[in-house]
Amino acid sequence: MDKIVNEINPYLVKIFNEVLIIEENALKGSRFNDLSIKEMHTIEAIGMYGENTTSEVAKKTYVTVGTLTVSINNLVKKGYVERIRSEEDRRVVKLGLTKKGRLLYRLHDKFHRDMVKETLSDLSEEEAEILVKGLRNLHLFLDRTKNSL
Amino acid sequence: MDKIVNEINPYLVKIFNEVLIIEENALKGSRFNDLSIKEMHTIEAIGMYGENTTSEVAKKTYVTVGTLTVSINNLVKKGYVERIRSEEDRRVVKLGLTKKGRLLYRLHDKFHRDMVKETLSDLSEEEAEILVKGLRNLHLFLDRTKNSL
DNA sequence: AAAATTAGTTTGAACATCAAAATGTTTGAC
DNA sequence: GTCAAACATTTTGATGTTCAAACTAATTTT
Repeated sequence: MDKIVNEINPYLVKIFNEVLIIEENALKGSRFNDLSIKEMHTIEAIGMYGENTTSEVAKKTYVTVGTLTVSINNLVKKGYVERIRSEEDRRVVKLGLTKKGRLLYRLHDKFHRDMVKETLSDLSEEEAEILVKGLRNLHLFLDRTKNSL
Repeated sequence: MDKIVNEINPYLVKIFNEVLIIEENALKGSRFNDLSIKEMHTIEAIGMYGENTTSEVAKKTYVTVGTLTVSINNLVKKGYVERIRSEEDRRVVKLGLTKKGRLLYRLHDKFHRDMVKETLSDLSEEEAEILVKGLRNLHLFLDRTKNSL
């Protein structure tokens, strides 16, 4: 047991440390080089269907609504996001992606899917299911930890 | 194949997004609440044996040496890190952890190890090996992507 | 021994973040 | 119906992080 912990731990540490840097660099090398990885994840949280409010996106991205407002100002200025006042409740702002924003969303989604495909490349169906089980355990641990703080 | 990509992708996205937040909150709730998660990872990169230089730690943490110098100033002030001029080459600064820094290092390491243990909790030896294989693939994908930028 | 290189520090500008105050809208109590 | 409370968002001011570039000091090369 300890042996395998010693094997997995460094992979996880390296993966966590590197994935953000790598995504940031992938952005910098693309035509969307006016965005940071944080802005990319904000766009990811806004999603394709313009149904999320400012508060909801702030919650998803773990920042205060004040911080999100500033960030959305920049994303609107850069042409990725638009604000739409809700007609049912005029306090509420729905956030949506522009055409350019949706293009980027799909590109980033493809990056993630390619990453997962590579991860599964030489695994059988049954082995992939086991991987899912492990990731589910990890995810449950994190959620439990989050809620016990 | 597509079905399982659709299953794994959201787990990875959530895990990546949450792990930093959760570690940050775990720190805030501990006796080491004067540190951010970035500072924690700097301490992790400095390591237990005081053999790493400023440049090496900057490279590991993906920041410029200037940024690291500022960060190390704070960690020295807070009592976690000490600078030791190298005697062989007096331009070089070796970074080491104080007693307090080493205590924190071990605590953080335990957090990681507990996380991995939970991930493996209901997996057999063979299943754990399959998980390692998947993580190795993911890690190789990230390294390949990094080097092709 | 002068010039070039290297390791690290300092500085100034840009940006991210939060908490708290401010603005505009809706809901509920009377 | 009106007024107070609650709510969603924005604005503001302070703090912290980051980078690039200028700088200092030590070493290596020529």
